[in-house]
Amino acid sequence: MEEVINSIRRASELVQNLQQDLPNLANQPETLSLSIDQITQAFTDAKEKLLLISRHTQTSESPPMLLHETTPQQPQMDATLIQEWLRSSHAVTMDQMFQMQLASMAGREVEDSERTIGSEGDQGQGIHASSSRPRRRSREGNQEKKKILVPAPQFGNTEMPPEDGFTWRKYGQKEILGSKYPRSYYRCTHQKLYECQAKKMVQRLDHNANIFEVTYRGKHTCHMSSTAPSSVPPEHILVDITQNTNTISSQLSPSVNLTLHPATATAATTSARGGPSTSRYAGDYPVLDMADAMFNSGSSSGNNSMEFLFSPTEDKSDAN
DNA sequence: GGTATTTGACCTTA
DNA sequence: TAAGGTCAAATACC
Repeated sequence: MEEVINSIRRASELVQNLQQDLPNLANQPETLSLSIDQITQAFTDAKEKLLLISRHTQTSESPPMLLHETTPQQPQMDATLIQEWLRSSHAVTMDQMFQMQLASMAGREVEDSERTIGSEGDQGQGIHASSSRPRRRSREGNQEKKKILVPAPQFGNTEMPPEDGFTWRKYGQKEILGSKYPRSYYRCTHQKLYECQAKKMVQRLDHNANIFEVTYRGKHTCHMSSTAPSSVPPEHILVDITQNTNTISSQLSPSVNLTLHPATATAATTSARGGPSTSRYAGDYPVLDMADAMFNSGSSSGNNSMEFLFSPTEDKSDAN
């Protein structure tokens, strides 16, 4: 466990260094990028060590470990210590670490998901609504599907999964047999404008209401800028549906109770009512904001991530 | 008035 | 035929 703490400590030092050097690095995106890579690597190292510890402590009959859940086998004490330590001595909180870890995981795991879940090239062609209702719904296997688990916010609107960088319009909700919670159906807000066929279904897990299962289908064709989200949504936690839940949970968080900042938990659908969500963290964590902006390169605000990076910090507070 | 959400009905598929 | 997925009218919000 000491190694884990050392890794986190090292990562946090890198964050602090970066934060201090930020004014000097503002015009050096490559150097910035390198620094962020180092930070994410450091956190990833810590996470992997935590995973190892977690697996050692888990017994075969222990239930699937999910976010916000702790089992008697888990080193809860260590997790608490880490959190306390981070709170007391560093500006990086666990939820922010979580964001960064997820961000660093996303790049790798998107590819895995493409291999394991994605089917073939028929992306989003299965559904074409028309006035004459020739509804051609492609069921399982006919369309690329990505299933991920997203931790529910603990504050604010806990009914919605955290924003994923796209704007969605809800078009249906359905009670699902055998499930405690209804499933919500969303499609891309720009479906008509750009004929974007991306859709997603959101449902709480039966055994853990703190986790949303989000299934993405189809691909976004509504990109409007180079900084717009890629065709693959930012994967918070990817789930290979062929794997068991232990794998899923270990990707979520090995042994630490993590909390999401309410600002990250904006409604899944950013509509004209609330306007696009731009705020992410209410606190003063420019580096984390920056990392978030870079890794979750898909804010519905449409802001260019580099603009976000290099805009004056006082402006950023206005955005909050 | 425009846009998003809700919700019952309808359609498709296994 | 049941269940899941979608439509579209009604409603709400800005």
